[in-house]
Amino acid sequence: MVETKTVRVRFAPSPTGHVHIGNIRAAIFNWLYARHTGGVFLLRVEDTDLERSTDEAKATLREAMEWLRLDVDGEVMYQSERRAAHLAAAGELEASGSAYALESAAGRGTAVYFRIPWNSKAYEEVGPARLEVHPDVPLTVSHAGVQYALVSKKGKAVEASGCLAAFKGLRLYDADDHCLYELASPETVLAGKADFTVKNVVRMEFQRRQVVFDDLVKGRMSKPLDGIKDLVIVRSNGAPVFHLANVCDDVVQEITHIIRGDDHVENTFRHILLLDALGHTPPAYAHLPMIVNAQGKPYSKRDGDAYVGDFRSRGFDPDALFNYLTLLGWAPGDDREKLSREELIAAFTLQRVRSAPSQMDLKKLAHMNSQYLAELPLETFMAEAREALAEHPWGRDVDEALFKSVCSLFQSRTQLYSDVAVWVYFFSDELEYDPKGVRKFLQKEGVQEMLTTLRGRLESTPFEEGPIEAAIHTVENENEIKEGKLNQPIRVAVTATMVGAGLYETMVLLGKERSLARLDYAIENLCAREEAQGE
RNA sequence: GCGCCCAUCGUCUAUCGGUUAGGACUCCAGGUUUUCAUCCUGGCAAGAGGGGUUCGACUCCCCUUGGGCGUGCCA
Repeated sequence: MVETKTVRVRFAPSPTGHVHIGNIRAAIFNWLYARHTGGVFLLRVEDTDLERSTDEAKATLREAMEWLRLDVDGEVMYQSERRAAHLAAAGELEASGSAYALESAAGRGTAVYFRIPWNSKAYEEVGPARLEVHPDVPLTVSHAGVQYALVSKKGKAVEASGCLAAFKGLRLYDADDHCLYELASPETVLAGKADFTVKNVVRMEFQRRQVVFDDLVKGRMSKPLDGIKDLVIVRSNGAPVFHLANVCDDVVQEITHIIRGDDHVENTFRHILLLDALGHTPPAYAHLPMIVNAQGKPYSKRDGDAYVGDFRSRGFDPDALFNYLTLLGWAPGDDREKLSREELIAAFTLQRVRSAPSQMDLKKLAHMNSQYLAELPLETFMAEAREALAEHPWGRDVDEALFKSVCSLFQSRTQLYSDVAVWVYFFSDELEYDPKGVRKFLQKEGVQEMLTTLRGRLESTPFEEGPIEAAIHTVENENEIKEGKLNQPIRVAVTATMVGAGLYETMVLLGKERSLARLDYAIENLCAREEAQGE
């Protein structure tokens, strides 16, 4: 019987005042994984010395999570409060020789660097490697790494550098194939007792090694060590750097699975080494594909829909957005798309996450949104619609009974909450008539007369659907036109638009007084055919 | 430049060597409807290119092309 550790995952955003859509997707996947495995979903606010990490920014973060119903387990960790622990870890590394202080060439002071370890369980031998080096640039070997210049296609020198550990068995050759330097054992160099600057090097040879890890979504990942440099873990101003803080906090929170965006892949190679040097076993990693915009580019503020708040204010339902976001880079494997929270939790696995970036399709999101809105309890729909309505001056102080009736009439035909803008004709008399509708339906031969007749009849008609319909049909029959033909002209007259719910119901809701007043207005001011200009 | 990764309809995706390559959104046509929406029916639409491996490749390998990410004393 294998005992499996409880899954512990975390969402570790830095609060900036906005919650990026790619970020919240990472939160969602972490949450789903925790709920699927019966694990723990933690929140760690990475608010280290950023002017942007204001209380307001933190509140925005929590609101976004609450809105999407991403409930957090346990205490929230604030990274800014962990500074002492981070610095202690740096001290520990320095004491064990895994880190060193280095003066900045730019005069910024002394920073602490993590030294990519000479040996690690995460290393894998690749084999002998050789690099062409530009002879005009002196090559230096020191405990802080190797600095050299490669030769570009055009023969120019291209500055490069790597950690010392990358160059196991390093040998430097000149143009005459003489070996100018050999790094037999690294001890003296590592101790900082021997630095070398070698001139006229044309070729370097060494045993290439690489860092490897198995990503739960991307599979086996590897990166040559010569592409990795020692990294700053404590700035010259004394502030711990992201890499250190992030790694230390993951250890303290006992994170078992790190599920984050693809943009962190390169960091992972280094974090694994940091963890190793700190004496900890790295957790499992899963890197999620990036979400890109309609142009296939990464989302930025300029795209408009980059933040969770944008979707909320544009009238999307949180469950619809949640559902849609799960489908970006993941699919249950069958043809289901609209899935409840429970279904998502049951179906979610990291194995089914894809690793290619995916584009947002706002139309598909909107379609899904309309499905969610249609299924909402009327009370819920009303509450959200009321907020959206309040965005408009005419929507702030509406008649309750009328509002409820309009909601039940329109819920099934609302795609976004912001669509409530079209309800204006129920709540205001300041209407903008659709010019096309006026031209097409009101300014037609005989319409003015028929509407006048109808208006007279309606005066004495009980204002209910049946009688209204009957009255309209009577006028249509008297004028020998098809039943229903008069509906659109009436609709334009009383609602100023060409589309909407059923006309009779609409008129009932508007009431007799209002309906008749609008018919009067239309008959007097809109039906007159305007003289054709030009043509 | 170098390194890491990715590649199925316009978009999101299914397929884990043998399928008429399926579904969804969009779009188009038709039906239902007093208009619109919903709903129903049907349609358009895909394995980037080139080499291998194999009896057989969208699926495995290599190259090319394209794209993303990284290459900070940002996170």
